[in-house]
Amino acid sequence: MGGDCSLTHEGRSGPRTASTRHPYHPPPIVRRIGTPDHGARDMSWITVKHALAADPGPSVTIKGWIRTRRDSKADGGLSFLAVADGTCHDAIQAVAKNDLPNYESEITRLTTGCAVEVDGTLVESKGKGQSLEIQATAVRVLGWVDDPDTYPVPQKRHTFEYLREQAHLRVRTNTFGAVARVRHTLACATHRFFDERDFYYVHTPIITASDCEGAGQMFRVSTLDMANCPRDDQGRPDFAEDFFGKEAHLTVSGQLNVETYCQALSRVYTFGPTFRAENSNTSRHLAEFWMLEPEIAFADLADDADLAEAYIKYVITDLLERRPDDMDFFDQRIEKGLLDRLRHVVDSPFRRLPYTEAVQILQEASKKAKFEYPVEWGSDLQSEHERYLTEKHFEQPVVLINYPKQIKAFYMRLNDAGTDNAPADTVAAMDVLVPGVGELIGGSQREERLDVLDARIDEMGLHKPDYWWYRDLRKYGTCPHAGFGLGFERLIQFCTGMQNIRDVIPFPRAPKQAEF
RNA sequence: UCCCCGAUAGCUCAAUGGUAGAGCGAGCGGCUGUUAACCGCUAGGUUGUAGGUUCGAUCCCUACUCGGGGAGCCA
Repeated sequence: MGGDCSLTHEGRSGPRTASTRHPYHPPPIVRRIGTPDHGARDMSWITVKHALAADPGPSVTIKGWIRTRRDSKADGGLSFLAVADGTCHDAIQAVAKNDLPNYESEITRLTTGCAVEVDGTLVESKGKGQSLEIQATAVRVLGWVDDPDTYPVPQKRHTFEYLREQAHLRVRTNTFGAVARVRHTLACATHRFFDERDFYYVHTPIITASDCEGAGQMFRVSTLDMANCPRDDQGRPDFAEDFFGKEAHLTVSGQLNVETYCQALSRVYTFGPTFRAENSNTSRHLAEFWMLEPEIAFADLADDADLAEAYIKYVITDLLERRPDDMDFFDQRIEKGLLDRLRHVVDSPFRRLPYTEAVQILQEASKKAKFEYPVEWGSDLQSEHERYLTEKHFEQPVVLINYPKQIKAFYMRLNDAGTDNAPADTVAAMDVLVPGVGELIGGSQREERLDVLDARIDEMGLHKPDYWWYRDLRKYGTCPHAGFGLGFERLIQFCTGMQNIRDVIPFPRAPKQAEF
């Protein structure tokens, strides 16, 4: 069982100290959701985020869900309602007095999870724990919780394992709300980073019929009637009868497609869902995950590593600036020291070293560290080896480059013989390893020489005609280029300290898991 | 897929080969400008499923299902 718990609804509410916690100031337009009409109907409605950042004085309406209700007999009776709308980490405290017409009938019956609208005045709080609160002039209940005794996410600590079974409600907890906001912020930062550097965002296909995307079990996409499937001469399913007239699958990578755009737009990236039908049961794998894949023309492996490092540092910096409330929460409740760790990542250069040197370091280390598996040049590094390098030996992100060609994909560029004094052929591949997560990025310089590419395709027993359009790129104005793939959920894990990848995606898909 | 561990109240766990307890949550009451509050009372469980051993199984055995940790695959 996981030891980490999530406190569903902490009673604490109120704004952080603005000077230290809110260096990022959101724009002041807050009332309208989409249309001017909406704003016209409800001009005083503001989000909790903006209410907490406002000065005392104005009359406002806030709408959200009750996190906690606390009652007091003071002043003849009053209730404290912590109301959250998810726009920021904290709830705002609404104070409802017994002179409200529905005080006895409704307000004192509110429970965690009820949806409410509160009209009132923003005032400085008389109590400790928050500087600002709403003195309510009206509380309207929009939605009750049918039976508080069976409400799945009441005000108490829950394990992440339990909340995974309540995925439709877990985002109401402070942990999963924070994850959702961080995920959004990282996604926005991703687009901003690339846009600022003249990259174009390419929507590569989700469905692919190429069957040449390389490693990984794929999910089949078919409209054939499985109970009454057309057969070919061999008695196998006849995909000529299928929707696409050939076997089709969900993509395992947008790389091959995005390379085509790279060879015209120079700097491109794809960012979208990716599917692997592997029977993987780990805290770092999903059957459906989001992958970021930039591709740069006129670039080599060093450029690729530069890009990866700049990207990671950019999005972390942006995250720390824009989401100090949630990041403080992760630092305090999920991983102690998270903020220091992330600042260290931003402030120090990633350690780059050739695979061949890494093997030497690991072989030396294996005299003391007790590895389960031996380290030898030519075989892929085990998780324990990667973890040792990034968590123990260097204690920072590590970029390993120039791997033996036999353990890497066909499209990776063959290095000159003798690179890094390696005992055999290497390719210009790179893995970015980070503490806690392991492999965050896998990338390479691509093989731009057709004859070398063809030799690799043959060598690996692949069917050359399947790659006709990919090979065309090498026939018509080929150029050096490189790119990488980054697991977006692993990035979120790295930035939040969340230990299980199933807790950083809204609705995780994994073997035997697709309930929601 | 492999190795290890687990499944008992809404949640987290405890327990004896003779049909089960606590904490939290929930409900009610008390106290309080409250804050993961405190005090009292109440409700709530065919002990994951299917078999087997036994006079008798929550406990012992087998299979299955699901969950967790690690490994492989990778991002």
